[in-house]
Amino acid sequence: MKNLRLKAARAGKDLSQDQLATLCGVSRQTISAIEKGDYNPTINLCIAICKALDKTLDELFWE
Amino acid sequence: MKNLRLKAARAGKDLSQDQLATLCGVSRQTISAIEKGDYNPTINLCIAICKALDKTLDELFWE
DNA sequence: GATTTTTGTAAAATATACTTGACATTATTC
DNA sequence: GAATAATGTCAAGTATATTTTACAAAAATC
Repeated sequence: MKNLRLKAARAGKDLSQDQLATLCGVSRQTISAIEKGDYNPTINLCIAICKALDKTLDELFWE
Repeated sequence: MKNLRLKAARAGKDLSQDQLATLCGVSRQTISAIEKGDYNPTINLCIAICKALDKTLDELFWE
C-alpha cells in the first residue's frame, strides 16, 4: 500500500524526492520506495522524514 | 538513550519481554535491545509493538 | 534460601534495509 | 515540441536489523 500521506506532505513542502532524501541523509530511491509502499524503513529514518516535513510519526506512518 | 516509555507500557500490560516478543513475532533479544535503546528497529516492528501495547507511534517512539 | 522466571549481553549467522549507478518514462518549463 | 527536472525501477553491492544459541545476573515466587 502506497504512502500517500507522505507524498502529500512532501508536496506540501514543495520538495522533490531527491531534496527530501538529502534532508534525511538517504538516497532518492529509498524515499521513492517508501512512498511506493513496498518497503519497511527504520524508525530513525521515519523520524528524520517527519522532522523534515514538520509532521509526527502518527501523522505519516500510523494506520 | 533507553526507551523507558516502552518499558513502562509493557509493564502496564504485565507482559515479559519474551511475551511481547512473541506477540510481535520477533525474538526476546530484539525487544530487549529496543528497550535498551542502542537500536534502530523497523517501522513495521514499532507498529506491531504499539498494537500489542495499545499505544500509538507517537506515544512510544516520538521524541 | 532454593527454584524459577526474567533480563542483560555476546558472538556468529541470516535476512533485509539502503546505496550506487544506470536507464526509461512521465511531468515541467522554455 | 524540445529541454530539463522529477519519478519509476532494476541489479549488484554494502550496512545493519534480527535470529539463534548460550551463559550469567537479577528479580520474583515458593
